Amino acid sequence: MANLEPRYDHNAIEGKMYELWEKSGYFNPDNLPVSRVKGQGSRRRRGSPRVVGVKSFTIIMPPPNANGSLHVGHAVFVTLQDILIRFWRMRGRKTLWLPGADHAGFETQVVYDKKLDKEGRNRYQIPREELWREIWNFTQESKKVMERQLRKLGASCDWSREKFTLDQNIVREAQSTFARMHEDGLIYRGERIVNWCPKHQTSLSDIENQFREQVDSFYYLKYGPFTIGTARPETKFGDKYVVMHPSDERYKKYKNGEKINLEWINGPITATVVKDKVVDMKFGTGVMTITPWHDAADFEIAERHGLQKEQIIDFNGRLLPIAGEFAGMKISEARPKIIEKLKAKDLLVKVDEEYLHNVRVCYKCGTPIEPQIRKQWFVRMTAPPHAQGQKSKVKSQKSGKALRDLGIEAVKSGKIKFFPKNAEKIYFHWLREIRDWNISRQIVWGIRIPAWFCLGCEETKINPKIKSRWFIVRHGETDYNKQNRFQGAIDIPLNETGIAQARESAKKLRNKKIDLIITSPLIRARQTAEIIAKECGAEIIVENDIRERSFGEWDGMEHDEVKKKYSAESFSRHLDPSFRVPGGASWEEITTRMWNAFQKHHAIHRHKNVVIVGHGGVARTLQNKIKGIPIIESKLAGNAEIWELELADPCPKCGGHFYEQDPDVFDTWFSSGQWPFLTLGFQEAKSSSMSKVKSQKLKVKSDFDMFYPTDVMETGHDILFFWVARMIMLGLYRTGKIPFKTVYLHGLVRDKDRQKMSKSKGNVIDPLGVAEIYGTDALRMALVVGNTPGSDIVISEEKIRGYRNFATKIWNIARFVLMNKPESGVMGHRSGNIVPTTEDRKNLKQLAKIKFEITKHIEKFEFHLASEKVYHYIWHTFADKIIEKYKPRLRHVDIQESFAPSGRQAKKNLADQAAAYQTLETILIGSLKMLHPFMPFITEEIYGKLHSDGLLMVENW
RNA sequence: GCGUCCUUAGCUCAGUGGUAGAGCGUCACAUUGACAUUGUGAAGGUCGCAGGUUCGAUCCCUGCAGGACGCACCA
Repeated sequence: MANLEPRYDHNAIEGKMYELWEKSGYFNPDNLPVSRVKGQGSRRRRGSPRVVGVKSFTIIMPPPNANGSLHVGHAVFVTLQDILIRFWRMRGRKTLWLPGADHAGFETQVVYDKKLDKEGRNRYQIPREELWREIWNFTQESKKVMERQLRKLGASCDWSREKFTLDQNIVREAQSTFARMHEDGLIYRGERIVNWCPKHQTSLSDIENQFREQVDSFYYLKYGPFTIGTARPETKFGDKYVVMHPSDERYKKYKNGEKINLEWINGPITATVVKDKVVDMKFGTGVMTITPWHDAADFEIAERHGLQKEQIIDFNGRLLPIAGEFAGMKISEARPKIIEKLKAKDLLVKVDEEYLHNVRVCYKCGTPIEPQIRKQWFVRMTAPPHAQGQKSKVKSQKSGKALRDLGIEAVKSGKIKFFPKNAEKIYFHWLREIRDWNISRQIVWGIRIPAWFCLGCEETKINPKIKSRWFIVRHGETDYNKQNRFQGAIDIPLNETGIAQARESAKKLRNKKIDLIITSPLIRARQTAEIIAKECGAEIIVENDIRERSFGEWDGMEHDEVKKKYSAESFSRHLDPSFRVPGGASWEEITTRMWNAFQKHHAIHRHKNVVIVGHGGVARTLQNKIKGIPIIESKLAGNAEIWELELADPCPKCGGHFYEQDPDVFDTWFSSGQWPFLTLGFQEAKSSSMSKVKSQKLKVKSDFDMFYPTDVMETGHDILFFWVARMIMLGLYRTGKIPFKTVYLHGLVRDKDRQKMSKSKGNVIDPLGVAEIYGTDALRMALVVGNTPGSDIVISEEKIRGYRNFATKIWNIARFVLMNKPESGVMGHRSGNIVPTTEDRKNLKQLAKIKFEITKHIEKFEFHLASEKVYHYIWHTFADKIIEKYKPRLRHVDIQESFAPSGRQAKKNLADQAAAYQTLETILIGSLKMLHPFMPFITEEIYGKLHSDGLLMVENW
């Protein structure tokens, strides 16, 4: 039995210890012994028999965002969850803690945008696939860092089951939830008002906004016979409805629908009176004009009354042509100028400069949200589909209940319990007021929405079977391109840039399993085709009918030359469908020629992946024919630019084969909201017996059966709505079962002055840094003692240091006990013959009582009480009282030497010494067990010194 | 506006229907001990204010004051 080193060196122990645990395989519930019977194997020495197996205990780890390193908030969840996991593992449950990482769509996009910004780049310049790849690599790196950090914090999670939100099967299943919900009418695509962040160029959900209180000017404007109030004069250009409460006596004489001619910012308009009871008669003048495109409330009024909606501000936050002379200006620039003009026109009645109101801002960058109307996907939260007058196709949901009601009932019925309990009230309050959830995000980083639109008629198909892909590629650059010359029928080869461009495109097409390349006969196209063919190994067909349009006399001329020689006017007509340059062809003729050729090949090669190498004219023609875009509005493809078309079964509405996928991605929370069942490999029960047999063979299937519903969802209260509520609703919707039985919410970590931690304040505690200095065990204790559910956690370096001292204390207790172990010979001849004294029995009884209390505390999620109790017992009872009291008994040997008692007395002393030691060792082991979930490293290390062949981690609690 | 919570020692926070606890800090003494420190002890609180219920309230109820947070379409 080795004695302990004089000091506990956490840095020397922790890494090795984690490795030992991980190697043992016990993080994986499948490796936990099914029954650990006394005496079985050398590992077990003490403890009672027990049977493990049927009952599981599961926590799905809230997946940290794979875009940075862990902060102290992560350390909180690791500590609390690891306490539960280690506790229940020791109590014999089949315990699974499933780790993961979140791609964190928008958040990561924001982080990456900042990185790009530093490098002088921005995401709008980078092709989608390239940007995706970059961010992918970035998140994979972050993920590795994060995994290392979780290990450092002692997380005893099952790495063999680790998941990433972008794992293929996770993505597939998340998308299939979307498909099911769409079928069930719980997801719809609508032209609705959304929260648009002009900086991030994406819409956001209602909870991804914050309200910022600010003082602005509030303007009273003369609007015909009325005075209206507004804080946003720049939106007022299109206001042609004036709204008032139907029972407002002041405006009794105006009838609903009445037209009034009046002078407005940019001239005379006709306004229509609308009566609606949302108007607050007490606010301002009780009359308002509305801007349905840029205000959610106004939008709803417009919907109710069937009013027109007009966009005033573009997606970059600049005024549109409707603003007349102000068009193109940013809001901040335009506002004072508009006011000036209103003043000049005598339309400004008065200004209240002290108007205090709440402005909705982007929660990431603080930019004011600009409500905009966009066609997006929404999750229907409230009414079941049939109540919306939509044909119900509900199959999977027996109940057909609204998601919101599923969420409310699960908690109301007590199936899901919250700690702290009052979180339930907050949860209900939010759900009662919930609105439909916009899940479309206009960013690259995320799970692509599995919706395709028919290019012919915009018909939507969810998850269609894409049978093949066609890639329309323009040739690379020629000298004529560079010189801005019409090239038409003139046969010019690629220049060096053109060759490089063609190679770039070829690289992108390399992995697309290209079967066939069809090219125009002109040399610039053929060269491009050959470069692609070399890379993709596909056969080339030359198709004469997709050669470029001839511009007749213009061919070979520079654009400016044409303008000079003919006229700017005729030059500008070169996109008119019927216009023809003498000796050339019109767009109409070209379109027919190319489309016929295209259709001919389509009929034959539809099921192949095809590259069509042509000219600007091909791209224009196909945009016109496939998407219905007039030639004049069609976009000229760049040199060697690729346009991807996806081919599926013919559209039931228009017969078209061509589809394009929605470019948007899901709100991250749509996929993380499915996390519990996605990570456990949920698969819908298939009706055919074939697939049943198949799925039974899959380990993932049994994971779902074994571990779902999970036991505890432990996370921060700040994501109650973002995450917890969505998991409950989506879990119930998809699996018919609650995703977890208990929700435990922890608070925000603050410094010792109750300040929020932030980098700018410089009060951030780096969990890994302090773990390095004081040990992970000390950090964990500091995070759990005094941490009541739901309320904020106060932590300071002093507190952590205090628990480092505690670790030292335990180490010394163990050192002391081991130091006093009687020599093996003495013990040996006495073993089995030790008679505990009354004092021993009293102390052991007390240990049992404390252990009972701690068990109850953990079961009731009272970690702050359990940890404090174990701390006090070990330090102030075991060390200060019991050990002090036992010292004389352990020193009988010394007494024997100095006073040479009789043989009988010596024997009696030795027996008492052995009993004293035995008691202390029992209390020590009991203490180590109780403390293990909180301070796993030091307890395991000491336990190892006592029992070199067993792991405390799987000892019987 | 709606909702949730908090107010207890100098600081940060636990806690209980029966005249209050911890950590840190302060003070005194002891200790080189198993202890890169620790032990023993002390000082320090009409448990936000005012009512009510109760034999008894810091705890339950009502009101008020202050604070924190969440939600929200007042133009």
